[in-house]
Amino acid sequence: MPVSKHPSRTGPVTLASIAAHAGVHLSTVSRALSAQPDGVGPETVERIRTLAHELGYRRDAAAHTLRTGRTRMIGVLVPRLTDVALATIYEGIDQAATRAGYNTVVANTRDDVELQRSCLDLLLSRRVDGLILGDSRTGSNLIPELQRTQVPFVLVMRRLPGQISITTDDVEGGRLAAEHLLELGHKRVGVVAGDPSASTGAERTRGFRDTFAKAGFPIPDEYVIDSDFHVRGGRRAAERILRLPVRPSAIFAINDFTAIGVMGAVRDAGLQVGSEMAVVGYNDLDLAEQLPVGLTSVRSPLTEMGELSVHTLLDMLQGKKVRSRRLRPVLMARASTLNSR
Amino acid sequence: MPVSKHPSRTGPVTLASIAAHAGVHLSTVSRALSAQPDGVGPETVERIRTLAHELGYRRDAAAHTLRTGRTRMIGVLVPRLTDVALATIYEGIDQAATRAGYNTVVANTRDDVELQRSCLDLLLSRRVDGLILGDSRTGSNLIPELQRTQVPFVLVMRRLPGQISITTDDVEGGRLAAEHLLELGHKRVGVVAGDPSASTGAERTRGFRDTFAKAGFPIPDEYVIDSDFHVRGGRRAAERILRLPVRPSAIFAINDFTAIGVMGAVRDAGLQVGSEMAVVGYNDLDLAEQLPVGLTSVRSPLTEMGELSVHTLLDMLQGKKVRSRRLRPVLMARASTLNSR
DNA sequence: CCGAGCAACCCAAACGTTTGCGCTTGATTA
DNA sequence: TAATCAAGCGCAAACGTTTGGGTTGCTCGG
Repeated sequence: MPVSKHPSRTGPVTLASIAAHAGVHLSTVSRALSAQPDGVGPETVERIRTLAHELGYRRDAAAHTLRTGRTRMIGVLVPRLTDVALATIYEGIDQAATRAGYNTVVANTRDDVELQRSCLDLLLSRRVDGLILGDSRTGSNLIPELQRTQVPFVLVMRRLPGQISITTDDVEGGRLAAEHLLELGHKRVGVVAGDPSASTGAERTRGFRDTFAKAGFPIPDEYVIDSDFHVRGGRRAAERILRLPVRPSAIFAINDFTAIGVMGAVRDAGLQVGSEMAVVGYNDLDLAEQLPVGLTSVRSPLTEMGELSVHTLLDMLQGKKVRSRRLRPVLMARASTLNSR
Repeated sequence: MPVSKHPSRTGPVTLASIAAHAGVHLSTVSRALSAQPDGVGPETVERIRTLAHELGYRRDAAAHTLRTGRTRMIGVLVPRLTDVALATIYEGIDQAATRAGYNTVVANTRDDVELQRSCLDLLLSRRVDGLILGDSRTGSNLIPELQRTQVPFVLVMRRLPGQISITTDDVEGGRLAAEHLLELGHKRVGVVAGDPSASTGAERTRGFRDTFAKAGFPIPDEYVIDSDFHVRGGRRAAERILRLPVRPSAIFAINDFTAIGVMGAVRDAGLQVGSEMAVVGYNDLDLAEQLPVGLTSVRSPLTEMGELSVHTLLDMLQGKKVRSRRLRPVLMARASTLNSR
């Protein structure tokens, strides 16, 4: 058990105070405590290390950073952590980072440009070694600004042309959802399209619409409703779709949360999810399978994306050449589309 | 290893480089850029500030912390951010902290003691000004260690005797759920009890069982299954309950995610959620209301808890006297218990 | 006209680390 | 036996900031 000897008497325990206790120079302590203790006798190293442990020494991160210029921290920007998809990605990021001896600091930007800027400023002034951006949007001028700082970064979840990114193939995902519904005989469908400034929303929707169009059933614009990525946004969009003069027989939602909102709207319209209105989600969160009506969803490897983004970033930090990755999505068919049609 | 070789022409912009540009002393720049620029002429302040902005100056957090000993950072420990309840609390924390000029850094500890310790170590070596702990458990020896560091902290979501905490009244919440089911005529019920080392799990379960016992229908131990707080854990626990010789007519789940797992198990057992098996959740997440069968749930004010924990911590930092808070939960009755019984 | 008072600014010492360099030892080698 | 050498350690200079205490000038009341 590590127990500090004089908790209140002695101030914070630093290299200097350890050195005093051990009767050696402060710099010797520093070396002894470093990963490769070169130029210090083995028994001295051992003595100093146990002493440091007993005194409850913790290296001061601020001083370390100030001296070395490196923080072993990577900054992460996400729209919202209450979105389980992003939280899962972040979990993958944090895991991989921890394993590599890095720590992460995350910030919610809520798809708000002002917040993005201030969060970015914060992370940069905290001198993160690199950044992982989960909230990139088309038409933002933050990326060029960021490039000027020379701090390496990778995008995750959402793409931007010309930037290194780790995503799933969202066009393909949209296509999978569309083909599934076409096979089941759906001809008129609605889309809860998410935010068109996010590549996820834009590409999933595009893949979906293109496939229906190619099959001879182009989807009219009024059947495609933009939304955010949350339950309530999904609900609102679905309500609009359900009020259309000719009701569709299926709705494709941009992610599982909006799909749940869609389910609620369908239910309150007096329709049975699955048999009377097919619903398809995206991401295949854990809960999709367990819903009272199992949700058909396009599975994307979220944790893996997170981990991969970290590995890519670390490679960049080492000056290696890196490339973007687009992982393959898979459709998981369940009761929300398969029930007795 | 190559050392301190700066790739860009212009080095990092510091107080010194601004001072050189402005033709004043570095300390004058520091004062001009501080919140209350005392002892610097108004026009000098203006000149320096615009210059700093033009050069893209960002105060170095490490140096600032090293000098002042304060970081304006608060550390947050949660079990998992993929648990929407915790993510929502964290969102409240981050909001309130940002408004107060503080930043947060969060870490997932997964209810793992080793991880808790290492995350705590990390946050302390980053010199956070204070801590908010969302993952406290009975029987852990981390709290006494933490107290020795003199870093102030508050618990959120889960309580521990003798510690400042911001929670909802979980015993009361359990009671609300029980009374609701009793009123509907349920006599034999199952409980997915969560983790008994977390006060949430223990107290919600206790409030629920006590109420049933008082009503004359004590719940046998084999109808109470411990679990984690996630979808799969809920599903597994429910499967065990459904295999009991005498099947209950209702299941109380420790939170909404486990409740969804319960719903999946009930569905796959060939039963209708609501009419054939009542299900009650806890937290009333956004999605509870929108599920194909609306989930009856005990609402707890998550965002508010997060904000309150920050306010409490900031009061502690100012040396004020603070007290624990237990917010009141409210039952939201929906189809998962109300459907035609 | 002279010192007091004051505004505006400069100086330098910290904060806790890391790290190149130089100084002792004692042992090895020519 | 003396020159060489490496191991083991001490010394001191940074890193960028804040801040208590000078040091200038200047104004102004007596």
